[in-house]
Amino acid sequence: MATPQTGAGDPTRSLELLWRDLSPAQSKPGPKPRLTVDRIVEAAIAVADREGSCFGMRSVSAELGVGAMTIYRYVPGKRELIDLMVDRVGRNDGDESLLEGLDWRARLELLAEGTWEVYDAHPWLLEINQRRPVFGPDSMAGYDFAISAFEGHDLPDREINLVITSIMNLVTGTARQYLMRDSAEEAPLADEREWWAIQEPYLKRAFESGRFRHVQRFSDESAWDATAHQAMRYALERFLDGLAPRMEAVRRKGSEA
Amino acid sequence: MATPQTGAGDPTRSLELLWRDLSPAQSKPGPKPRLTVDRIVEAAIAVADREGSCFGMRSVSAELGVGAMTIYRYVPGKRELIDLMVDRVGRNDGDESLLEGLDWRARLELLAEGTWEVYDAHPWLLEINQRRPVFGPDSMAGYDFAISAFEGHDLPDREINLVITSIMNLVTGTARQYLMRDSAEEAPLADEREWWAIQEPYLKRAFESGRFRHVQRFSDESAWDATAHQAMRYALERFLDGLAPRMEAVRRKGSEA
DNA sequence: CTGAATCGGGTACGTTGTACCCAGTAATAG
DNA sequence: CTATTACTGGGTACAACGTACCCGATTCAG
Repeated sequence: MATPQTGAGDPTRSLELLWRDLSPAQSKPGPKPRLTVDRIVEAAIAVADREGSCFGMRSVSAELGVGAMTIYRYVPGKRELIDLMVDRVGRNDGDESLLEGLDWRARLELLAEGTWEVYDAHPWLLEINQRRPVFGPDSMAGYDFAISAFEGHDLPDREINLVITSIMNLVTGTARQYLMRDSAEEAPLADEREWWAIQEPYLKRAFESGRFRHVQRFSDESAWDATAHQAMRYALERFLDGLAPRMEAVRRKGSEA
Repeated sequence: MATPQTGAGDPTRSLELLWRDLSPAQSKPGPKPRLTVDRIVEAAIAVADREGSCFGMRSVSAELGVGAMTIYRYVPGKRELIDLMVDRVGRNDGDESLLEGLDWRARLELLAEGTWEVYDAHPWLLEINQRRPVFGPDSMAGYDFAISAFEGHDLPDREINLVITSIMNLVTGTARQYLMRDSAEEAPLADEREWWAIQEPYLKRAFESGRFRHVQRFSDESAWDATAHQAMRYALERFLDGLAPRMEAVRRKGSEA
């Protein structure tokens, strides 16, 4: 397991756990379990928030105060645990009625901002390589919520999916570029300013070679001072500008939004 | 080193190697080096193309037919090697004159398609977590190329950067979702159809609960049959649609493109 | 030739995920 | 009650990883 991944383990095991029956278990022989899958997932999320995506299974065990191998009684392996974590952080207890008064554009902006906030709270999510989408209850609810933003418009289902995917990718892409944090195991990284100070002598020499005339023209420092969130908003706004005429064209008669 | 990263090692060492002086070395005591940094980087890329992003340093050594530790004479560590690989695969020997007859939109589409092709050829790139952008000669040339697409327009420098970043993130985001491949170390993954067949019973039961009414409405299979490339193109086209009025507004007088 | 610097290779260490074994516990059957 | 049985938590151990370190061989300057 070199790189943390979702959808890389045994999908059946992951799905079984994601959609597991939560009704109280009937009585069985043997000691009562000390842990639950939920507690493990939440502990793992807490550890990942602290240590980054390369959290270790031993850290999760330690967080729960149990032996290293104990959590394997509840979860088949790290990959499946990550599947559970990813679904869990996507949980949104927000009220769907929040969308009521909003038009499609405000709704999609809300969707993007919500996703952004999740990444901001759990930057390790950005380092996870999703092989195949594993749908659990929470991510399914998020997807359902996203589709509901298109109510009152007759955009074809296929295009609705394309729009949702586009927005997600746009948010994820921007977040990945800006939001990755130091993980505990690594030496702390230089901050933005320090980083450019390190590169500067090399870039300066490169510019002097004359090979990069267009970049060279960007002398003004303000060309680079966009924040992460501004970059995301810019991409989103242009995308929605481009979507607008199509949405207007399919607005259902009698719908004011 | 749990997850492969760029910009996580010692940046000075990476930069030193990226911008290293290629003039023939003066004579030194000791045996002639059997390898070069370039050969190592190319071997590492070949291995990663084959084995995925979780390639091992030992595989790179084996590819070159040398001992496991030998490459450490040339490269300080894996993280710095990845910095070199990332810069290298971005190399583009395409002629800048290709842009001559094209308008801004065609140029940006070309930029996106070019990036897409790189990901298609080297999917391990998508699994690399870039902490900070490490600029080398090749990525700098790509950036220079990107800026050149805005010639003939007076878009503010800051917005040019936002547009380039947006397009890159959009392409990367979509590619990440679709283009990740099986790596050698993992069991081969189910293909698309097989994957949904695995999830189907769980999703079916979920729909029966009535919690996901909007998703449920998407009964038609054609809602999901967009290919990876189509998804990228859709996001790109909407973004460019939204950018168009701004580009027209700043078109320089006397420029036909 | 001598001394010094550099090369390649082998050994070994710490960390990772996790397979496996064993002792202890609690519900059930008689 | 006791015996059986299923299940628990914990400890040990292994393979793979990146890489620190050492040593003998090699080739330069003087």
